[in-house]
Amino acid sequence: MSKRSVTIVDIAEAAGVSIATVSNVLNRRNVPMSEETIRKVEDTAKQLGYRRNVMAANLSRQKSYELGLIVPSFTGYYGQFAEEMERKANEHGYHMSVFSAGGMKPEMEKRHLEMLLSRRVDGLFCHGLAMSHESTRAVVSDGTPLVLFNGWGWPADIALAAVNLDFAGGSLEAVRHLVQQGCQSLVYVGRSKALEVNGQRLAGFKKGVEQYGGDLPVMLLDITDCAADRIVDEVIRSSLHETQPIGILVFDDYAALSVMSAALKRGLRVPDQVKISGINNDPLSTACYPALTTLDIAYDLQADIAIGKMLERLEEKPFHMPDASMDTGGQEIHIPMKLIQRESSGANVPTL
Amino acid sequence: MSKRSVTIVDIAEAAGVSIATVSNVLNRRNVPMSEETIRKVEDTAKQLGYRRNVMAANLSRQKSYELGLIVPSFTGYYGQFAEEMERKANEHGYHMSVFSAGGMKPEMEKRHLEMLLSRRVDGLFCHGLAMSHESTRAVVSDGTPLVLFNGWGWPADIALAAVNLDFAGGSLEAVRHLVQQGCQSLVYVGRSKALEVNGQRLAGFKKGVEQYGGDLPVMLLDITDCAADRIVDEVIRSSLHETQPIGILVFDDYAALSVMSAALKRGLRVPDQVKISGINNDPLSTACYPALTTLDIAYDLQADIAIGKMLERLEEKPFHMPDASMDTGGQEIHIPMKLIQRESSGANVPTL
DNA sequence: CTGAAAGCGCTTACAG
DNA sequence: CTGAAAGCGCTTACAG
Repeated sequence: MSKRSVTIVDIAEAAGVSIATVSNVLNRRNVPMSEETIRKVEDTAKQLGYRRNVMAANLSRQKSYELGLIVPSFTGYYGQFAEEMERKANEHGYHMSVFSAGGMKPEMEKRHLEMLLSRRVDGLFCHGLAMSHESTRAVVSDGTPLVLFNGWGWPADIALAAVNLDFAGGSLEAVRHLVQQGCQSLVYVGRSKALEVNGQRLAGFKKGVEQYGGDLPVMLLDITDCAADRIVDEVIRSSLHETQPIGILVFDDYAALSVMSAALKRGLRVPDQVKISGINNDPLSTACYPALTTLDIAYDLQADIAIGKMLERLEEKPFHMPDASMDTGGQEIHIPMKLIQRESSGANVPTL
Repeated sequence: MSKRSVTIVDIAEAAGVSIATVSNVLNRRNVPMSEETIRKVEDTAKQLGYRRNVMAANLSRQKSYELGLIVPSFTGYYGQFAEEMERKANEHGYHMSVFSAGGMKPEMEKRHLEMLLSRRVDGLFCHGLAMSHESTRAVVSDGTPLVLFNGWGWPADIALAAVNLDFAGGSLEAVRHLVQQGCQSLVYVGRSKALEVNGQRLAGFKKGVEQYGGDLPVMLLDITDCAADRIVDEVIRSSLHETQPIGILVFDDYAALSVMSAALKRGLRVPDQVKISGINNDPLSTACYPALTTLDIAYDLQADIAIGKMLERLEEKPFHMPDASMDTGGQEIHIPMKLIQRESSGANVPTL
């Protein structure tokens, strides 16, 4: 049933020309050709239902036109980013192979990397954090260009660039906002497992406290999956509870929703007594009630720059930053985050 | 900088054997070989840092070991499914190329399909709904095996199988549950743009009303992005408002959260006055307050069967259904959905 | 047990 | 403007 597919040999025979000519016509190079051959070849190609075999073409051209992207997972933040990256790569004639490392599992990451290198991808995009040193060495020694995203403090010679979300700047801004809204104490609820991505937020939070916090009481907490209830209990038991409203910056919108739910469950009024800010501007931040203040992430900007840096290397095209102010000259590029204020919705309190 | 990579020719020379032998050793076929050659080849391969060129191998074998998956989007439901599919394919030695059709855009779907067929993927997994007839014809006429997911009523000769979530059965169950919880009226909030996926839910809802609803008043509504507020307004204005609690089944958890939020905003108590059930068992259904009752989706079961059906065709391996009861004999396979009850959390009412 | 040779489907100088 | 030929890196009968 699976008939051998049509090749340029078939077309050449049917059209009475050489396979070189067929190839020339079908790829419209700068080679001059007669109108008639062009028409003849194109027609028979269409008639025979020809579809180019990309594997063969790539093998011959010594280029795969395939790019690899390894994200920690497909859910939430990274799913959106991956979708954006895929679209952008397509626009430039590349194929993007996306893999999830199953939540930063080094062995999965390694398997995918090996596979990608075996396929001779032209370039690789990796999460700067999840990358093990071993994996990195494999990539680098292979000579495959690498662009990191959300990777801080990597040696400059390893990657073409590190395109990072400015979690620190965003968190700073969030603290400023909470203080401005009258918060009398400040809490950061982080996720230590997220390592540097958490560290950046924390650094921004601390800087914010320093700059805007005066001598407001501060508390640092860590949320391990679903422990939002305990987080809130700790806040309630603490002295912070006496000086309301309490301002809480949470690792991401999902965790922020959990924290808010736990607060509501315990009878706290949001945002009267507790003001919460998430991070990511996930759709859920507006679907919940009250809606969450959050930090918006410019996925497409991040994707634009990551792809741009890669193509700059792969093709000749020099790449110019969409926003000149972002060009720090170094290899680490920071994507700004924007605060989305959503304090409007009324407060909320449980009934029984 | 990008040194030509090591090939089997290099290994052959260094080890003093033929490339055929190198290939034989590296692929451990049933060909008998001397221990010594094996060792020699393996050692030099390692030494030279050889990595097989999959493009070349595949071209030669006339097989790509690549599978294509086209989902409507990477977010929510389909992101999880894609991740599962990818993992499963890897387990069986295949590479899964996942593409998002940007929310069922036919032209994107077509572009991806063309690309996938050009790469000579061994098999294709497509959303049964988004597939245009034109695209389908291209796949079928190419002889590439196709497995549909969430596609109802397709002609049997087009795909190997259609692996569908049993939205109808799940919705039926949800209605039974709402009635059992004492609901005095029933509402279905659908998303008509989702076509058949919505239709299946609606059918299940109606059947549920028939079987368990007695003569309870019923209302059918449609949610266009973010119009949850208006949905709730309509319910409040209707006569349903007089006979509480109202039971609402919503298209998915995200929309269910929006509806719940809108209800809370208007002062309705959940779940006292309004009982809501979502679909998908998304993490957010437990992060919100009150937590949402929902229908769990067995992604990995769906992925198992989809991949199983494909491999049954691609390799010899006969595939046996994980659950014999699901084998309806036909090509349409239904993945059961399980109700997750979360009525426990206390009710909720806005303050001002 | 090992190797010479043909072949996978295309591209790309190069010669005409 | 067109085509013969070499080559991309591997696999696979087949002969020894």
